[in-house]
Amino acid sequence: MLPFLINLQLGEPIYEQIVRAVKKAVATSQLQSGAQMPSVRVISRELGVNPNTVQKAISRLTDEGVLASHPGSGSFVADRQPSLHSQQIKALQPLIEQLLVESAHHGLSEAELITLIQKTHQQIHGNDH
Amino acid sequence: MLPFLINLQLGEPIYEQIVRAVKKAVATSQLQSGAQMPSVRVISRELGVNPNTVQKAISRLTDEGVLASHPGSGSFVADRQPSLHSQQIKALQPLIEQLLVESAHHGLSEAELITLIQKTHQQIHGNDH
DNA sequence: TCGTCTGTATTATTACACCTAATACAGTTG
DNA sequence: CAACTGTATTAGGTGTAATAATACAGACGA
Repeated sequence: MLPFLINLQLGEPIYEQIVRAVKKAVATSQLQSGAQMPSVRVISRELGVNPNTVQKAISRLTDEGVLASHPGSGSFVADRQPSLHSQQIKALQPLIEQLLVESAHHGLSEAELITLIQKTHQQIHGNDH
Repeated sequence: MLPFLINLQLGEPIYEQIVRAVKKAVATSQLQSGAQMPSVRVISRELGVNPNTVQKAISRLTDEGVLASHPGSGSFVADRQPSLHSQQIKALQPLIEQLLVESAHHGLSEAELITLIQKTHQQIHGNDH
């Protein structure tokens, strides 16, 4: 049993789906700092996917600072590194803009969108917050 | 001069960048319902891009109901078709979830994220709202 | 009616990303 | 030492993105 939830689907690169699944698990504390990740080969076997594909995902996650890899011993969830405020904004801006455009295209008001975001936030983090 | 803003960049399919640029122009009323789009060949020439690439973007936009194409006369911005509420949610849910995960990864609180969204909303729509 | 515009379709070619496969190597651990 | 770990390399197969060169039918103004 993998320590993160994932349902592989067509239409999106597998390694990107793994990256998002791990990020989500970290964001929701299903994976906590210091926790050891299953090995590349184990994840590969569990998902029925080539080890190189998993390796690519792990590589991305270490590049982004989500994981820290130690050859010989394994990969671990890294401590959260608080980024500077300006960097936070730059990283999220394109995503926010896209969400606003799509939201407007579907006829949602800003208030409706925010309500939807708050509901989704609760769903993801569970009711224990 | 094209009726929508676009800065072609590497790393993302050109036709997807065109799709987003047109959607954004429609969302911000820079392109209004009934307005005629420049022809495929004109857009192609202005962007220095192959006509087939532009055609692919136009095709996506008509499929999504943003544009309505009339062979012989041109492509026009379609009337906004209010979708059902449940469909709105389904379409936006993955985007919202991704934004929340990325936001958490950068250490932003839910309140900070919503403030950032509101600021971005004002920037996009200008101060005349 | 004719020429020119419109969207659309087709075929071919090049380039690149994704994925799989099969190894290989060095470091860590029991 | 044996078995695990992350990592690197090479190869092949597949699909998409983008360009290029045409072609055709419908709309429209002169």
